[in-house]
Amino acid sequence: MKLSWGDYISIAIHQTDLTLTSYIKNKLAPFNLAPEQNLILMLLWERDGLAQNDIAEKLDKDKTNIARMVLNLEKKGFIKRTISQYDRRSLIVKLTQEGKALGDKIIPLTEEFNQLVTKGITEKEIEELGRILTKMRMNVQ
Amino acid sequence: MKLSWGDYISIAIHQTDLTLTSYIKNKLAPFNLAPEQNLILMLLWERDGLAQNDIAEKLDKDKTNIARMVLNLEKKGFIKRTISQYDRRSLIVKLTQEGKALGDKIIPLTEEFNQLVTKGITEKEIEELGRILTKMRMNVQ
DNA sequence: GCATTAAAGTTGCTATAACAACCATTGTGT
DNA sequence: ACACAATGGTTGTTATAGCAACTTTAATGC
Repeated sequence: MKLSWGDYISIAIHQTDLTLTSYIKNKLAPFNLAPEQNLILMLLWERDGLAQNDIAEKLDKDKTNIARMVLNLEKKGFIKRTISQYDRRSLIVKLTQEGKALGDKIIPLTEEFNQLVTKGITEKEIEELGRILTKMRMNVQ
Repeated sequence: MKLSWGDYISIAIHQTDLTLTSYIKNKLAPFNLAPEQNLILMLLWERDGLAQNDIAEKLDKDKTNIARMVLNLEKKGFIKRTISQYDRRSLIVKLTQEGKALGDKIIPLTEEFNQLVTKGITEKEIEELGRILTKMRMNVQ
């Protein structure tokens, strides 16, 4: 059976991701923050002082991207990088005062976003969704 | 209640999309084809002779991206652009012989991919997933 | 302890993705 | 018919995303 364009679930996932990312991008723009930069800060707001490499692993991204995003965050004054005293290859990423303060504004905003996205969808459905998405990732790894 | 990093369903969707896209990217690489370029060709294999603008609407993407992707597809020899005889602003995108032939190789490959992604997931779950993803898109539009 | 590997970052490249500003062409209103 | 608005594409800019190749530093093997 030949599938037509709309039958691929991966395409639906892709399009949904684009729509959601585009929305949050606009919400974050006034704070001079891009979506992926925000993900990095979210990690740091939970636990400050991660190495670039830690961030790359947690976000499951190439280290080159992390390096460039962190560089941008440093240019914007939200974080500061210092060489680790335990391993001089490693760069430790720490929030500045400005970066810490930003969290108080951004975290409520992301929770509002989450509320909006999941409006009319039950807890159970969200859990189910998460379970299926995880299974799909496992399937291709 | 403060949400922690893993609690955002939008992040799970984003990461899943990245994983799936990365997988199919590698599968398509031997054919000199990038994932989004493939989406455009999939549209054309279903219905040849679309205008760039039609493609942008169907893929729900900015017209600038489509212009550049189509330009790349033309450089690769898979499509040819001609000015519409009905509207001289409009560019009609048509498959070349090479582009048509490519479909015979790529379509089975994408169906295999779809099989792999949905392995161990029921038809009903996929439908449910599609329904929820659509709802999420509606929620932010 | 010295050569070989491995690991952490950086630089360069290609491919999305979307916005702003722009050009050419077409449609509309009066 | 002519001014103005709308539409289809292009160019420029910023931000992901990942691969290859490279530098620096650390760990490992004998």
